[in-house]
Amino acid sequence: MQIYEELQARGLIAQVSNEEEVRETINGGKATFYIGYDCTADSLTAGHFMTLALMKRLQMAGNRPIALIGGGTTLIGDPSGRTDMRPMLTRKDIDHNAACFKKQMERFIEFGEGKAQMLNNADWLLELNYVDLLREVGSCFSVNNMLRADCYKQRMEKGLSFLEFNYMIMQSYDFYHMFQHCGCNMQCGGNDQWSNMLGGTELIRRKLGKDAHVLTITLLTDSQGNKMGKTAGNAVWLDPNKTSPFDFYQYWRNVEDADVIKCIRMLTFLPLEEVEEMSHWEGSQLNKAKEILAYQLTEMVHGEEEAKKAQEGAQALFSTGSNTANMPTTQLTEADLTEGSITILDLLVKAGLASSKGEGRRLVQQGGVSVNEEKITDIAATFSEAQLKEGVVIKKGKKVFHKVIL
RNA sequence: GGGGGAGUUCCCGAGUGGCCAAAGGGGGCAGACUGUAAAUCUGUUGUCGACGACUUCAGUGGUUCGAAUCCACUCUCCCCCA
Repeated sequence: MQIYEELQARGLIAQVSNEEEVRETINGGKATFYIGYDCTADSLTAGHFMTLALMKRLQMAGNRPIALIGGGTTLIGDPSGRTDMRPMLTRKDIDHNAACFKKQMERFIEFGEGKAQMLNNADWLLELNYVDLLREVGSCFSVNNMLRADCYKQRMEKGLSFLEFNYMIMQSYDFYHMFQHCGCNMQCGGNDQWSNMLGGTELIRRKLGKDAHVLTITLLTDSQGNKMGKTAGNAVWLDPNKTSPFDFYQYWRNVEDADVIKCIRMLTFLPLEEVEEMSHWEGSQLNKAKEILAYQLTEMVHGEEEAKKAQEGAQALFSTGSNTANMPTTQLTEADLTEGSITILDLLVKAGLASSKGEGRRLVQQGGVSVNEEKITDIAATFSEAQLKEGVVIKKGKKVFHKVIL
């Protein structure tokens, strides 16, 4: 099975600009493709992971990836999929974020001579002159068409600033630029980028009379239609300091039954035959599939060692009780104690398990907190210095474990 | 530039002088049931020294015994006309 067919079989391909040509190009390893990443935060997310995996798959099939850091486009802000305006980021923030992205990407993709390359569109976008740009590419865009694009339609009600409206033009310019200077003949990305990406092919066609290609991948959504890779509106980060490997593992370990196989198929590199087999699993057997999913992804993102730790930690906790080895831990200091002890409420807040004492109080009152396997029922419970020196394991709800040590 | 409308707690959205820490829904969290799943049911969801106190309804300043609610100015957004 060739790469195009594999991507298809995995359910990854959402849309392509020209199926025949795209298939031939990537199957033949003739694509130099780019995927753009706007650096709106200081870490990549589980959502980005999918496109990184795509990059890897295409690279393994002999194609040349370009990871494009959006140092320039982030200054504009992509309105796609947003109902409100993005907060404006400063140059400094963006540079910082770009540096973080670079580090994370290097874990997945090999960069270097003849391998993948990394570019930053700040390098060419920031030099542009307004009037020159308008004359050069502005004439190639039809406002009428742009307004028809999905990504803007959503914003017609809530308002769309001229700044954001130009995002598509910047992105198109990237493609145009790299087509000319880097031999880039294809752009990949999430399906929400479809209209932005087509802008680029359109520009290339008009300016150069040549064809470039676009391939988008299906956005990973759960059975309810929500984007995956988020918990309570917060992204699942690839940075271990923002989302610990344990939490990352747990996120995937806890996906719904209905979504496991889809996730394995789309996100992991397991052979399709194996996935096919798993798709027959039912009921609680799916728990095994969830473990596989969680392990595979954690391994790719955080490495084998961390993945094992996360898995063992989780198994130990959920089956036999407390194996505290790889648990998220909070280190207290003497200053956190009052008269040699600390109350349960303070402890919960310090450990980040409750955002306020009020919340902690509720948790305890509703029977959601255990310490060292013992349910806490008294909101006035305290823990002594000696206990803390031993280390205590707090369990919040059924799945959240946290160790606190002095 | 002219006219009209809106800004409420995580989100949507009620509330138009005291009965408002603010209806309802969503989401979150917890409990029951389970398979670390889903669905369902229940509780909970501003902060704290907690049957009380304190801080919130875009911002600032007023009126009032008392303001999310009234007045003035400011900021932001939307709609219509140009």
